[in-house]
Amino acid sequence: MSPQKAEAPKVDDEAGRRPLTAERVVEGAVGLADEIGIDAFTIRKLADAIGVKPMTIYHHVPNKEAIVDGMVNQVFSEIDLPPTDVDWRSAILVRSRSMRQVLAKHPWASPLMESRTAAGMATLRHHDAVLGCFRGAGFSLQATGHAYAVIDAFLYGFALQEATLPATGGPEMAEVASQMAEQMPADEFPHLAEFTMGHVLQPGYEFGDEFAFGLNLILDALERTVEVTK
Amino acid sequence: MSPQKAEAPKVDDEAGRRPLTAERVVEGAVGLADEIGIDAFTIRKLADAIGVKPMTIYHHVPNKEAIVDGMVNQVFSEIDLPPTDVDWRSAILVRSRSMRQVLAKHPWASPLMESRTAAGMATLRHHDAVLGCFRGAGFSLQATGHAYAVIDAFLYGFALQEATLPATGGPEMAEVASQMAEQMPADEFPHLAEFTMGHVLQPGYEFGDEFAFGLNLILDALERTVEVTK
DNA sequence: ACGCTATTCGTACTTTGTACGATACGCAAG
DNA sequence: CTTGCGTATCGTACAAAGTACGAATAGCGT
Repeated sequence: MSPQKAEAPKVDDEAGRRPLTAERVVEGAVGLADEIGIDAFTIRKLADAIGVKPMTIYHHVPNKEAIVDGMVNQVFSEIDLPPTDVDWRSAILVRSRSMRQVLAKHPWASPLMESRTAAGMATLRHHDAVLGCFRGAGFSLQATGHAYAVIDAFLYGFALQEATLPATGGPEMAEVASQMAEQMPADEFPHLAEFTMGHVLQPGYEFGDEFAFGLNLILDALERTVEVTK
Repeated sequence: MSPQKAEAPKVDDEAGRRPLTAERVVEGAVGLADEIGIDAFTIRKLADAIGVKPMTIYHHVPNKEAIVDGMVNQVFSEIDLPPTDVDWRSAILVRSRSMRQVLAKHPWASPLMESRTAAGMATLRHHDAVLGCFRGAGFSLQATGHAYAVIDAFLYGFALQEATLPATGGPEMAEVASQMAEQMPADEFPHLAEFTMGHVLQPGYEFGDEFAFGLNLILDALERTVEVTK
C-alpha cells in the first residue's frame, strides 16, 4: 500500500466513479433523453454516455422499461410539492408552475408521466401531497377529484404542446409559419391566416404566455365552484 | 385468354383492391395503430395488414414520417367542426366532445397532433373553423388565442391521461390499484390511500366523467371572461 | 402481339433490444 | 502477499425494424 496508490480501490475510471448503480443509470438516462429525445434514446447511447458497455446496464436494471419507470419517477421528484403553510390556491399555483418548468425541461416526459403501473416513491409522495393540499383546504373527495383532474389535464396538455409544437414563438416561429403559409391556399383559410399574421407572428407573441392565463382561469373557476361543492 | 382468366386485370387480390395509394396506406396505418399502438407499429406489419410487401409502401410515401403526417391529418379529419349555426359555446362544446371521442379512438394520436410541420388540409380546415367560431362570436385575436390554448391544453391533456392511465375505472381499476397498494407503504401516504379507497375504487367511479366537469368549468370561465376581454 | 413505364418485390445493410457465456476485478481467508 | 470466489463487466450474437438498391412484373398505348 504505497502512498502512490492513492486512488481508492473502490473507484477507478479517470472521473472517479466506478460503482455503477441503478440510480446512476436513471440519472444518465434522463440527461440523455433531455439531449436527444426519447425516440433517439437507446441503450447503446446511454451506455456511451455513462462510459460503460451496453450489457453492463442490464446488471442494474432488468430492461429498458424499468429505466423509463425510473426516469418518470425522477421527473416527479423534481417537481416542488405544494407548500403546506399557505392557502390551497397559492400552494397549487406553486406546484403547477414548478411542474410546468420541469415538464419543459424534460420534453419527453409528459406522455409518460401517467402511464406507469410501477409508481416510484417520489411519484406517490407527489400525489399524496397534492391530494392532501386539497383535502386540507376542505375539498370533498369528489371536489378533489374534479380539481386534480382539470388542473393536471391542463398541465399535461400544455406541456405536451410546448414540447411538440415545431415552434412556440420568436424568430423560428416566423420561419415555420412562412414555410407553412407557402403551401397553404392562403384565402381558403381566412381565419387561420388572420390569426397567424395578426397575432402569432406579431412581435412579442409567445405561446408560453398562455400558461398563466389558462392556469388562473382554472384556479379562479375552482375557487368559485368550491364554495358550493366542498 | 381463356374465359377462366376472369380476374379483372386492374384489380386482383381476393379482396379486389389492387391499386395501392397513399390514402390506402394512411388508412391502413391508422387502423393498425389503433389495434397495436404506435410503438408496435412497423412498416413490416403495416405491409402485412395492407396485404403487400414492405418496400411497396415506399413507392407511395417517402418515409415513415410522412405516414405519420397523414395519420395525424386523418385524425383531424374525423373531428366534427364547430357548427356555424349556434352560439360559440355550444359550437365549441360539440367540437370538443367530438375531439375527445376521436382522440380516445386513436390513443396514440394526442402526442402527435401538434407536432407536425407538414400540416394536411383537414388539419388546416379544422383550425380555421375553430378560430372562425371564436372570431365570429366577437372574440378578439388575443381572447381567441387564450381560449383556444386553454381548451386544447385541457383536451390534449385529458386525452393523454385517458390513453395512458393503466386503468380508468371499472374492475381493471381494482386490479391495478390493489397491485399498487401492496407495494405502497400504506400509512406513509394517507391522502393517497384515502382518495384511492374512498373515491377511486368506489363503485361508479370513472375517470372519464371528469371530462364534462372540466370542460364546463373552462367554458363557464371563458364566458365570464369574454365580456371583459372581447 | 410488343415494348415502355410505373408498381411491386427480393435482398441486404444498419440500428436496436437483449440473451448467453466468458472475463476480470475487489475482497476475505490463509 | 497469495489464493480463490462471487459479482460486475464485457464480447459476441440473434431477432426485429427502417429503408436503399436493383430485379421482376404488370398494365397501357401502339
